[in-house]
Amino acid sequence: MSGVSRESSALMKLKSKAVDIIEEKQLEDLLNSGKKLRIKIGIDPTAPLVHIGHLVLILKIREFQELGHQAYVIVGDFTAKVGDPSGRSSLRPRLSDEEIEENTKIIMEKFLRFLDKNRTQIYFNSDWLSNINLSQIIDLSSKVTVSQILGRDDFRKRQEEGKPLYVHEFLYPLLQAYDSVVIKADIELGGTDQLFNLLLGREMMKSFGLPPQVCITLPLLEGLDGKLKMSKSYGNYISVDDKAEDIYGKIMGIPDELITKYAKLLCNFEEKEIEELKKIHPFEAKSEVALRITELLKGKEEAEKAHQWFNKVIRMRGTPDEIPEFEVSYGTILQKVLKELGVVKSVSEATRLTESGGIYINGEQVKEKLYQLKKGEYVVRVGKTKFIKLRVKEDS
RNA sequence: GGGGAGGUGCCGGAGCGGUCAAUCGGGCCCGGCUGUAAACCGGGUGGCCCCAGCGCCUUCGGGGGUUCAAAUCCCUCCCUCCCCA
Repeated sequence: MSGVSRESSALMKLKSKAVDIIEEKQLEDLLNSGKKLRIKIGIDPTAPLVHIGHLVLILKIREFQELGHQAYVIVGDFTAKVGDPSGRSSLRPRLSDEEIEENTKIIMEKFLRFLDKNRTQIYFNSDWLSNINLSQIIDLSSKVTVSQILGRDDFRKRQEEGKPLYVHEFLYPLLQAYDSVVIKADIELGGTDQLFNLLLGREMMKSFGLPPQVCITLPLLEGLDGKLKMSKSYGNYISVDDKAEDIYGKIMGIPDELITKYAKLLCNFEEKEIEELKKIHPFEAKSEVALRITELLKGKEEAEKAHQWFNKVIRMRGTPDEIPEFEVSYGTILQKVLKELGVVKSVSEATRLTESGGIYINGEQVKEKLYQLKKGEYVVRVGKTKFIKLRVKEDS
């Protein structure tokens, strides 16, 4: 295989999954230049969470790293400190330095599970943003119009919904753009919702006399509900730290239509494989994808276990192999025990569960609102997935 | 500066003196069914009580007040949105 064709297949791979590439020709030239490229990606340190929506980006960065390029992770600590009412919420968490540092540490640990440590550099944008002065800010602001910024989806939405929109928020995209100037990014990656911000970075670099960055956007992954983008605030995410069973199970719960998207974005399925996936039974297809993604996050062994667990417990309504065991005294009320063990939040909840038939002892539905435990050993099932084993002894 | 509309449970959004622990939708949970934790259908969704009662306690931005009784009326403070200047 010649050098040229290898190059182009690399380009093909990098281009795959991307929604926008601005400019494609420029990307090609950069890749052909033989230069070690600076790949920028921004992260938000407000919560120590990495979910599989992020993973789409992370995997793309890794592809660049595999070609020898360098990842520049920019931690948006400056905005986190000032408070950013982003998205739907108008709540502005102001994090302390310690919290940000802690969150960043946790986030990066998760990122580095998938990235090449030696080709990853971390920067905090407060390093340069906290010393910026007013004339620089005004200078930056003069590069964009209000309607450009209002064109951003989340801003416009809030405007339309009559939700507060603060002036300082208009600055954030500018600051993010300025980050690109500082680190002299060659390429910036982001979700499709970031396109505007990425392009602003491009413009900003030009006006600072730098070669503009290439902007690459990747699709946003829909969350478990199948509609909204995966995010913490919607609670529709799969964390990379979820238990293998939960990862597997959550994927089994996504709407069928989403299977191919997950397969493509997270398992790197090619067109051909996607077609195959469409042909087989949705349940089989989903199992396959669930297994792959669980494997990606937790390794083969864990994934295999999760697969078996799902079939046994969810599908067959069986009992899992490992159940936590507890010892209680004779005559205790089951519902109270469940509350004490933290299986349910309140006794009322346990009562409701009992009424709706969601509590079982050794496979028998519990009917009594206050069930007295007798001597012996019991497997208690609460709802679909919670199991505990109780050893009831004679009270002294 | 002027005028108007609002702040209700996880979210959206009713209620506007008792019948309100608060309609409804979403989410979530349980059950049924199944091909799955999909879809669909049914139920539930503040807490407490081994007297489960038409029981008790804590909720409708914060504080105070009127009343036998307030999410609902009054006062005050805080917050948001819209229009005009």
